Amino acid sequence: LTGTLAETPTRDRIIDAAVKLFAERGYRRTTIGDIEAAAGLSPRSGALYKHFASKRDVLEAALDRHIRTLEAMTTAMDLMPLGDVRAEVTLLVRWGLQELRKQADLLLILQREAFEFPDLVASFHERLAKRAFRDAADWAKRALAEHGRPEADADALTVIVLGAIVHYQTECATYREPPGGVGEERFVRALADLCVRFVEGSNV
Amino acid sequence: LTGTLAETPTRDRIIDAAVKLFAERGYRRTTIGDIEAAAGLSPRSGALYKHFASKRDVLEAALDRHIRTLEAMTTAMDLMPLGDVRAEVTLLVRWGLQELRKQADLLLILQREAFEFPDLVASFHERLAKRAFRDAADWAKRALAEHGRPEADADALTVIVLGAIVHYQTECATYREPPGGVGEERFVRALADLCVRFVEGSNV
Amino acid sequence: LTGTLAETPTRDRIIDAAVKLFAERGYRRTTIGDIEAAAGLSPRSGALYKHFASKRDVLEAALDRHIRTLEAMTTAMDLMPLGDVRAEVTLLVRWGLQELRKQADLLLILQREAFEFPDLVASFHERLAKRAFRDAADWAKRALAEHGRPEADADALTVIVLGAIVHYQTECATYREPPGGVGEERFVRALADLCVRFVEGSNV
Amino acid sequence: LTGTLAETPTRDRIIDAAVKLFAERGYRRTTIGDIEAAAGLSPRSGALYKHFASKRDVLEAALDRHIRTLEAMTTAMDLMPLGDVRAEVTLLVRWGLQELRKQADLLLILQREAFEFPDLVASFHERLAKRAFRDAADWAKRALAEHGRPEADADALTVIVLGAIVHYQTECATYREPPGGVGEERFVRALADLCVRFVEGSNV
DNA sequence: ACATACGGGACTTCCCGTTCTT
DNA sequence: AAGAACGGGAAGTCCCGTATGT
Repeated sequence: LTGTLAETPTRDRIIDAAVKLFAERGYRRTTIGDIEAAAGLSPRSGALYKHFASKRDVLEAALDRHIRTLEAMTTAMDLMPLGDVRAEVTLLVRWGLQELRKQADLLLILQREAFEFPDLVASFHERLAKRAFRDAADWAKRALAEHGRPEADADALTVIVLGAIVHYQTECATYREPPGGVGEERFVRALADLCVRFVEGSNV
Repeated sequence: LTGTLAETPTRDRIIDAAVKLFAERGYRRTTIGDIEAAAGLSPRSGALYKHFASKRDVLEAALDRHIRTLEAMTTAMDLMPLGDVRAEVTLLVRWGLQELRKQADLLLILQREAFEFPDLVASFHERLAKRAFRDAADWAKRALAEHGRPEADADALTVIVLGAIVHYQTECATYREPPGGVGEERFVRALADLCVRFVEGSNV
Repeated sequence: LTGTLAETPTRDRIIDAAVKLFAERGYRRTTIGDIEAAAGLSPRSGALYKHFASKRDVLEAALDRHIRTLEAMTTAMDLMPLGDVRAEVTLLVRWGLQELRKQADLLLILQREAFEFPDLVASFHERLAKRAFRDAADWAKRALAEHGRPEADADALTVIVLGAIVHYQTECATYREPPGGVGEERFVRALADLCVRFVEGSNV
Repeated sequence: LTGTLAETPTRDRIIDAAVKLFAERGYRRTTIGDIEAAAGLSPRSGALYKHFASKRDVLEAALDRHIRTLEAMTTAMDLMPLGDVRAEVTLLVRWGLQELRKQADLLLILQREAFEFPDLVASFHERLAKRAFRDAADWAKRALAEHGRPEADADALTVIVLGAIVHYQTECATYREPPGGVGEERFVRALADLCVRFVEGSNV
């Protein structure tokens, strides 16, 4: 009686629902019943426990699935170099914003529950955030060297640029409007300008 | 028998305790009893309700007191201009990081509980964050104009710089280590470099 | 994993704990939390309310269970007659003291809370105390008639003898020592002497 | 403006009110406000604290005043001997019932709060109850010796008779009706009969 | 997979003892 | 002496995580 197209398995529907709700309301305020309802199960029936041992287990599974997906993913770095600083920075920023937007739910959860699940957060940070930073810093180092500015502090500059990107996206997600009324296009262009002028000097 | 130095009133002790605990554990995980105990009252006695109508009321009072304090404060802008872009940026960044550090507890709470108390967060954002952004953007506009770059997007640049600062501080607070191993000195210098090169061109 | 011997149901554990504590400290001084803790539940968790509607409800259930048990019980009267006044009085007194001792907790509670729960106490008195009095008075009437003393006030004598027994036990329970240093054996013998001499005259 | 007849001092009015209320409702259920109101003070004003340090202090003062009064009192023993056992027993029982009735409030309180104020109760018991027992037992010993029954257990008989008296009064006070429907006259006569027959044999 | 039962945590309310101010 | 303020204890309720029976 089930169609030929496999329906999403209950387990995955539960994870999807949980991530959405955790992001919306926080881990504590989301009840098992909420998750069950959102996953199409009968609320407060305990049906979730057929698939997960506990509430925490749902969160762990969500993170695990997410990390697995990300690790299998192509990053912007794989597309470099483009031979032009402005193009490369623009790509980097756009790709970064887009990634952050796609991962917004998980990132929000991790950020908020950092103190409740320090181990989960630390592991995530270790496996993904640091890798992203390394990739970006490597690219920066190369770009600066190519433009005769090897003495510049590539790591610090990466921290600045990535921080600006992450914060921009966070603000958009939190307040549902771009900070300072600066839309994404202006943000990307300004960031590119800043980087280009830094590596290339006044002769832009 | 009470000394000449007035003891901290219970109401304030409660607010202090609550802010500390909300920041540490989150709003939901902090119980009235925890707050009472930390404020020197008897836990689970309900004594807190002699001073506040509800748990939420405590948070509102904390924000209110905080905002009042901040509004009465001198900002870095009051010390401008210093006549030198590097000096000014350095002052701005240092002062910003310091302020963020002092307000870390409240900011952490606001960020985490943004969805539970949207009105509180919005009001805070309205009354403080936007003002800070305006001040910084005004300064940027003036600085860019003075250096013959009035066409630059001052607002967008401000968003970038402030975002980088806020994010840097957030990361330090969350993971208890500077992002990318970049200490504060390097961070400040790199940000100053970036700004100076942007406004002054390559002849630094 | 649960053994073959059924554990005492929570409801009964609560009643047992409550009776013990009510007797020890009184109804008011015993908190729901105390009862929960003594019944193996988590104190102040409210778990008791899964089994009883209120604190008073626990007391009522205890009385109810107790009365039910007592009503199903064989009394000393069922063993009469023994054909000898001394033997019968001795049996009666011994059995009475023993019963009172077994019911000490409930009786102490009833006595102390008489004014707070007049209806409970009255119902208990009606269903048990009066019945016991009637049984004893009937026996006395018969014994007196058999010994040619039908004119004696059997009811009044029963009030005296039962009163002495009840009070003796009460004192023992309250002060944890027999009144006047008179141990149980001496008490029983003296009471038997008194009764025997009364019904049989000086020719004892 | 105060009349020539000294009004009862507030302190005494408080004690009277407290004893009455403690007996009616028990110590815990009687609030300071209740006592103040009953003493003609404004309830919950704290005016009681002008006269007593605490609630417990009121009870102690009541006991103290009571004991002082009793110790100054003539007892039935001071009227002995009457030269006739029946007369003496009747006097003893009547006087005992009357005393118990006058002291009913205090005795009720002591009995109920025995476990909460063990020291107070013990001290009362020591100073009054034991003395009464000694007096009665001494009288019994003498009466038995005079009637040629020195071998009888005077202490045990005293425990029985006094116990019957105390219990009779307690029942009357608790249920507001004489136990077994036996009025005071019948009770006194039966107790006298019992005693007379015991000391004098069948030739009554 | 559902419905229900059980147990725990925590908020809030009520009430009361005590103190301070007037 | 009165009134208000403060602090503490505890009842009762709500909600939720989890186990169990069906």
